[in-house]
Amino acid sequence: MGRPREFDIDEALERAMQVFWKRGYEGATLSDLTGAMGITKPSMYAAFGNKEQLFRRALERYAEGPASYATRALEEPTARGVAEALLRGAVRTTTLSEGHPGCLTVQGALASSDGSRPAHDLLVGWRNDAGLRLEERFQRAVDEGDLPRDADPVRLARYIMTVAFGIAVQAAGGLGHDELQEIADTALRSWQP
Amino acid sequence: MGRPREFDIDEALERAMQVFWKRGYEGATLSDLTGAMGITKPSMYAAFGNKEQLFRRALERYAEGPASYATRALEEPTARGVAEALLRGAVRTTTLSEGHPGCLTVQGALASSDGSRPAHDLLVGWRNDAGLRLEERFQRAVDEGDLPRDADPVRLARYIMTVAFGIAVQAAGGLGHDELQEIADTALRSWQP
DNA sequence: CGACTTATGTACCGCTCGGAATAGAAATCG
DNA sequence: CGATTTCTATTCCGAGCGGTACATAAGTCG
Repeated sequence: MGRPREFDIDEALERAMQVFWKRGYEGATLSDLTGAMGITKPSMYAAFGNKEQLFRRALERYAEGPASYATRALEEPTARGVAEALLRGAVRTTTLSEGHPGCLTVQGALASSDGSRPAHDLLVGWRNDAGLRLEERFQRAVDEGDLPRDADPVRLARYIMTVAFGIAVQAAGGLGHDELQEIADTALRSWQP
Repeated sequence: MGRPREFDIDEALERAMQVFWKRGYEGATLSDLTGAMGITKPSMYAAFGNKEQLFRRALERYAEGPASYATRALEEPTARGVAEALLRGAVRTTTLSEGHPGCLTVQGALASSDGSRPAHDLLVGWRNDAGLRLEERFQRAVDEGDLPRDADPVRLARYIMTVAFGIAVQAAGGLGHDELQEIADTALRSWQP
């Protein structure tokens, strides 16, 4: 009971995610955020707690939305297919919008002041988790005989993640979809586990 | 003439560079900077103009110091050697200090507010220039017969730069020198222009 | 020496930051 | 209806931001 919320919390979170994506954690001010969300600061505060928690929620939404390709890629039947899907997804997502090229998990808080340390650590953890899931998937591929017995799943996973992160930086620098896809193809061309 | 400067301007710039390297442009406050430089704000202002110009100078110093490997790598006799030297340099420089892992040109201002747009654009330009120089070097390798006639210098250069940027992100995420070198080796193992 | 020039330290500027107190509005309860 | 609960809007907070005025100190000139 009580007065019903006048804004759509999902829609507001989507807008907040876009702002964090474009500006990074530190670069996104509460004014930027609430302005894009179409609500006032007290409404944001009541609904999400504070800026850090809002960022956490926005990252969750990012993971389930634009970055969901990372999870889906793991379901490809072969390790080669996983790598292809992952890089293809990175290329697509980092060039989804001209307003915020790049990847939220990379440019959200790569270097920052001590005050943004929680956000920084959150993203480091997210990227590491993604890398670990890929390592496990490649290990499974070795176990299944999909990858050669002497292949190193950790090394391969780190390499693919590195290319994906590099693609995010290149996207932030202005490279377009086709140019990035060419890079991904080049990285995969040399796929010889 | 006039009262002589009481601090070493080179030493102060070195310290400022370290702070920008660790915090990024937005994350580095004037207090952080002048504190590390061992001078007061008016002294900084008199010597460098403002924060943005200080950053510009710090970037120049970075290019001539920690990032000079990028220029030296171009002098390697073969394209393969250039790529190796570039990635090896990226690994070394991004793990030089535990205080500021990563690369200043990547994490200095990847995403930021409008106020940091100049710094952002400066870094985008720097990264693009580095990429262009590598493209030219690879083109020369094609002309010289070092690379096959049908090799694509632009594609190769973008790929190597992407791996280097990815290494910077991985370094910022905590990976150490040896792990990063393993990634670089994996990227080079697949060097088949 | 004194005039001049430049660097320094203190103290301060307007502004914006993330956040919160408070009062009123809109719903559900009895 | 009135009491209660929850959201909204206005207003404000202390702190820190990048940047600066000003007086003073430390040198080089004539």
